[in-house]
Amino acid sequence: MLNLAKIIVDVPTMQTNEPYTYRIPEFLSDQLQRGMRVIVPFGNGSRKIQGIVWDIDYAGTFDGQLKDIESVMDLSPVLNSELLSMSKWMANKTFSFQISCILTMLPGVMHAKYQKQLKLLDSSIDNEDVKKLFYKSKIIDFNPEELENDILKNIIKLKRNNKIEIKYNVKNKAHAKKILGIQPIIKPSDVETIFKDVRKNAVNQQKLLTYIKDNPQEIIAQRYLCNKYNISESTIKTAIKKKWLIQTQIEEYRNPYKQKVERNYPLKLNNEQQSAVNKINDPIINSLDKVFLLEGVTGSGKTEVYLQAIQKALSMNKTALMLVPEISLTPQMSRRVKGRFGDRVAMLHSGLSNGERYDEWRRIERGEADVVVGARSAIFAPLNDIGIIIMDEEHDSSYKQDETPRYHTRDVAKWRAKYHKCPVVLGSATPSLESRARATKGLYDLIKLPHRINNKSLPKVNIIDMKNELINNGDEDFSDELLNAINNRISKGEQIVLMLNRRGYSSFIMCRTCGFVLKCPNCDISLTLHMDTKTMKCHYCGHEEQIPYKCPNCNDNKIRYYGTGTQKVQSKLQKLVPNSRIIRMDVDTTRKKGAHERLLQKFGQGKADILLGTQMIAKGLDFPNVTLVGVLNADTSLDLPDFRSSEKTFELLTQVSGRAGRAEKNGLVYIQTFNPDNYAIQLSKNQDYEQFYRTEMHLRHITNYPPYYFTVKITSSDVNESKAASKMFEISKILKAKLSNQTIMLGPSPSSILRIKNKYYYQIILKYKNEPNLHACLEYILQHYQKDAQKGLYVNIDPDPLNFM
DNA sequence: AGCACGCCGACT
DNA sequence: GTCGGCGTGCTC
Repeated sequence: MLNLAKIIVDVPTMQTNEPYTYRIPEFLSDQLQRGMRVIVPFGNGSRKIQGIVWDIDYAGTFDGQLKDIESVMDLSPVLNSELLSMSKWMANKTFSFQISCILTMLPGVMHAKYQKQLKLLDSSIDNEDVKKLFYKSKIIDFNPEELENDILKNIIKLKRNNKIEIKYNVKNKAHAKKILGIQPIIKPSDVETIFKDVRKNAVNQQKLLTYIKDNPQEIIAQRYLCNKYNISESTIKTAIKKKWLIQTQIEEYRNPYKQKVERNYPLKLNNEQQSAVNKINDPIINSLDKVFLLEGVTGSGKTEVYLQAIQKALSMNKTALMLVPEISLTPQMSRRVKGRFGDRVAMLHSGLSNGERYDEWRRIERGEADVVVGARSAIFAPLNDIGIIIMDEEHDSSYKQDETPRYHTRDVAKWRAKYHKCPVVLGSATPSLESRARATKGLYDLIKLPHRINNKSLPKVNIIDMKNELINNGDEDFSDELLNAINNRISKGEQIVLMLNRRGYSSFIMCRTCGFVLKCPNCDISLTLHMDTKTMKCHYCGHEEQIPYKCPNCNDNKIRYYGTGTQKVQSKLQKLVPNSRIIRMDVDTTRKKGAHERLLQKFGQGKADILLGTQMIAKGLDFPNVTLVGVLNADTSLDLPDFRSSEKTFELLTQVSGRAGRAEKNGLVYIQTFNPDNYAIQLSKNQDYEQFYRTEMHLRHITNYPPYYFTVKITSSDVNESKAASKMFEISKILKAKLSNQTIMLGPSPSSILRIKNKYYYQIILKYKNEPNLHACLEYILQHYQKDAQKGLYVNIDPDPLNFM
C-alpha cells in the first residue's frame, strides 16, 4: 500500500506518544515526504493539529477508521532522517514525548500556533451576550480563557444546537521575509526601439533601459536597483505601466550582523597546540567517531585549536558545529569565527529574533552555511556531513536543558558524532568530573594544554581569610589588601574584574527585635533588597513589594540589611575609591537585548576601570588590560546544599582567575573567603585541576556520588503540600518493590526549596550502577501518574541531574 | 491538549 | 425527570 503515512501528532501525552496512521490523499501523494510538517484532523469534530511525517508507504496495522492528511505545511522536509531517528532516541533517553523532542529541534516559528474561531451558522440566537460578541461579523476569534463563564456556557449550548460552529486553525508562523523585486520583461533586442520613443530629457528612464538591456530577465531587489542607479520609485512605476518590467516578491534573509567583521587568519600554533590539532584532525580525515577531552588551562589557546580543526573539516568538504555556553557567545567570539570563515558561518544564539533564527536555520538547512556556532540548541542544527563537533567549556551547566526534554548537549553531540563518524572535542580548563573520569577510563582521548600561550605565567593568586579581616578592619566585603590593589591598578590605568556571585543590594532583611525575616509570599525564600527599583524582590518568582520601614511582625523599626549583593558593593566601592568608573554586570543590568554586549564593549574600550559582576563575568572574557581579579566572596557557591558545590566553586574560581594577566602584563588575583583551607579554594590557586580531580573523585567515591554512580531525580509538585508528598511516597514504594537492592534511594524528601511559585516540591534521588529494570520502571511511573497532571500534580523525571536541589 | 461520555447530586 | 459538576478515557 502506498497511500498511508505514519504521523507523529502534536499532542504531548503518553497515549499519543507513537505514530498515528493517516491516509495520504491523491493530491498530496507526489509531494509528501518524511520529515515534513502536515496538518491532520484529530479527535471528534473539526479539530486540526500539526503533525510530523514519520514514515510513508507504510502497510498499516491500525484497524480503525482512517482519516486523510489535510495539507502539507512545507515544500521540503524540515527534519532529515538523522534528526528523525535522533528524536526517538532522545525521547527515550530523557523520558519525554517524541513530539516534544522534535519541537525542540526546530526553530520556534515552526511550532504550530493553534487558533480557534466561532462561526455563526444561525443568526436567530436570542442570547444578548453572545450576540454582542459577534457584533457585525459572522466569524470571530475564540479564546475561552478570555471569556466569562456563563457566556462560555451559552456558546457551548449554541454549539450543541448547531447554531455556532467552532473552527480550528493551525497557523504556520514560519515566514520568509519578502521584499519587492522587479524583473524586466522586454527583450534586449527591443530596447533600442523603445529607447527611441523615450523623451530626451527623461534621463532616469534611459538609465533604466540601459540597465534592462544589460541585465535581461534578471530579478533584482527594487530597493537595490534604485540605490545603485539613483532611480526613483516613480520611474519604476512608469516602467511598469509601460510594461517594461513586472514586480515580484523575492526572499531575503534577515540580517542579524550589523557590523562588518575584519578578516583574520590562522595563528601560528605552539607545539602543544599543533599536536592537539594533529590528533583531532586524524579522525576527521579518517571518518572515525571519537571523543577528545581537551584539558587546557585558561589562556592556553583552545579557541585557535578549535578553529584550525574546523578548517580541516571544511577542507575535507565537511561541515563543523561549535557549541559554546550562551554567556560566552560574546561579540568577541562571533567576530573571531566570522572573521575566519566569513559567510559560511551561521550563528544561533538567544540574541536573535525568531525570524533571524529561522533564517540562520534555513541557511544551514540549504547548505549555504557549513560552520555553525551556537549555544545549547544549536546541537540540533540541520547540518549534513558533519566533520567535527566542538563543545567549548564542556563542564558548563547551561548545556543541560532544565525543562523537558532534559537533554544534555554532550549526549546529543556524541550521538551525532557516531552518526556522522566524526570527532567530538570537549574543551575546558576545568572538565566535568564525569568527562575527566571517562578520559581516565580510556573512553575519551585526553589531550592536555598545560601551558598558557607565549609561556605567559598563570596569575598569582592570594587567598584572604575574611575571618581575620572582619576582626581587623570590620569590613566584610573588602579586605585591605584587595582595596590597596584596586587603588594601585587604577593609578596605573589598568583594569579590574570583581566577582560577587549575588545580585541585588542585600540578600535579606531581618528585624533585630523579633528576628523576623521578610519572605516571599509564593516561595520559601527570603526577599532580596533591590536599591535600583527600591523594592524587595523574589529571585525565583519575580514577586516584588515595598521595602518595609517597620517590622511587619512586631512593628518595631529595627530592621537591618544582611548579606551583600552587587548593588551594595557598587555603591560601597564608589565611596571607597571615588575616582573609579564601575560597570555592574548582573541579571538586572543585562536584561535588555544587547545590554550584555554593550557593557562588555564599553569595558573593552577602557571606558571603565572596574567590571563588577556575578558569575556571568567569569567565562571567556579576554581583555588584555585586566591585571587584577578579585573574588569578593568565594563561599556563595560552596555553601550550596549540593554534591557538586566544590566542583562548582573550583570551576568558578579557576575560570574567573583566568581573566587576569592574559597579555603582556602579569595578573594578580585575590580570593576572599571565610573557608581559606577548603581544598576547592586552595587548589584553584594554582589552577591545579588534576589534584582537584583526584581529591574530589576520592570524596565522590566514598560517598557514592557521580561519576561512580548514575543518578536520576524524580520530582513531584502540587499546590497542596501533602498531595505532592504522598505521591512521592507512593512512587518510592513502587521503586523499592521493583528495583534491586544495589540501587540507593535518597528520599522521598522535600526539595531544598520546598515551595516555589506556590507549588510544593518533593523528590527522590536514585543512585545506581547497573539497573536494567530502571528504564521500564520509570516509564511505568510516568504512565501511571500522567492522569494526575490534569489535576495539577506533576511528576517529573530528570536523568543525570546536574544538581540534587 | 481538547473533547465526549457517564456517573452523581441538586434543582425546576 | 433534567441540568451541570467533574472524573475517565480516547483521539489514526
